[in-house]
Amino acid sequence: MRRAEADPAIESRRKEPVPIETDPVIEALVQDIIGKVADRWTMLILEALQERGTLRFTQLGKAVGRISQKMLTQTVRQMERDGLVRRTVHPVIPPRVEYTLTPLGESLSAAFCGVWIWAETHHAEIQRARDAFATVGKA
Amino acid sequence: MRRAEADPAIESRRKEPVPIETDPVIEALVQDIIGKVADRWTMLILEALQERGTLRFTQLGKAVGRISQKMLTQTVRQMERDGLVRRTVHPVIPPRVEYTLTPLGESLSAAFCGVWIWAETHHAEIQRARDAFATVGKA
DNA sequence: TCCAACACTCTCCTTTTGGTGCGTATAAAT
DNA sequence: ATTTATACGCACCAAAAGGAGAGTGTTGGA
Repeated sequence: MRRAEADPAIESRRKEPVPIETDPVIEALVQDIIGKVADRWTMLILEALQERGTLRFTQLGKAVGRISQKMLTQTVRQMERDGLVRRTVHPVIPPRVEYTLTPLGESLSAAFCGVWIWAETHHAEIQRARDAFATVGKA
Repeated sequence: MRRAEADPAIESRRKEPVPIETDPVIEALVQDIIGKVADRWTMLILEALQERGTLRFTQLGKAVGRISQKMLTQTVRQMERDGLVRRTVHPVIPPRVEYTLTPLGESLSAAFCGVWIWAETHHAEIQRARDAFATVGKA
């Protein structure tokens, strides 16, 4: 994926002491967000839009890969609700709908970028761990 | 969660040009990893173990929150397979099993830390987006 | 003698996720 | 007159995720 530098706002907060932050309401909301956002399709769509800017429905589907129309609409709508993407409908025929990341979406994408890079960096290590586990299991 | 500074290895790779990296095998593996790792329970367990170091089965369950035994064992086993946690069985009665992050697990946790902070930082913004969406929807 | 403790496993059940295929609107192109 | 293109919504179905609760093995304590 296209690289995004670590968000300075996030980097500075990494260094701060952990806030008390045990407000259960906030905690629940954060967990809810993580639950929605740490979703396969969300991550893939995020990546596709960050890489290629603005995309129409069908293009987005192709960019993501193996995704059904249903999942695409569903996920993209949820992302719109959460303010991650902007959906622009051009009232023409045939319909033309364009999707772009909002600044909020871009910032999330930057935050996830670290995870993608982690996966790219460590996939061999994981493969080795799996092989080792399988070997021990059989032995 | 406890803060981890951005992994320098990841930060340096952010600045590199995007590798060609269209090897479909690697791509598939990376996507598989993302699929497994970007899972609600995995993230929560990762967080719990990073925060509190070593935990026994039941303690880990409590630290995570609302998780069934089934999901806990299942997820933790997958994480062991992937080399993210080390599982130490003490052959005593009653049984005593301890879970700790491996260095690989720690590095993933650091990568995810950015996403947690993102969620903590932007949850209000998301809430606003949701409210706005709901209002427009009704209008 | 019997229960408690721990870390599970197993079975059964419900919920969620995701796929497939069909329908729709309508202007332009054939 | 018919087809094509686009971005869906909807109904139906299969598969996977996940929860609840019971069972297990062993030993030390009441």
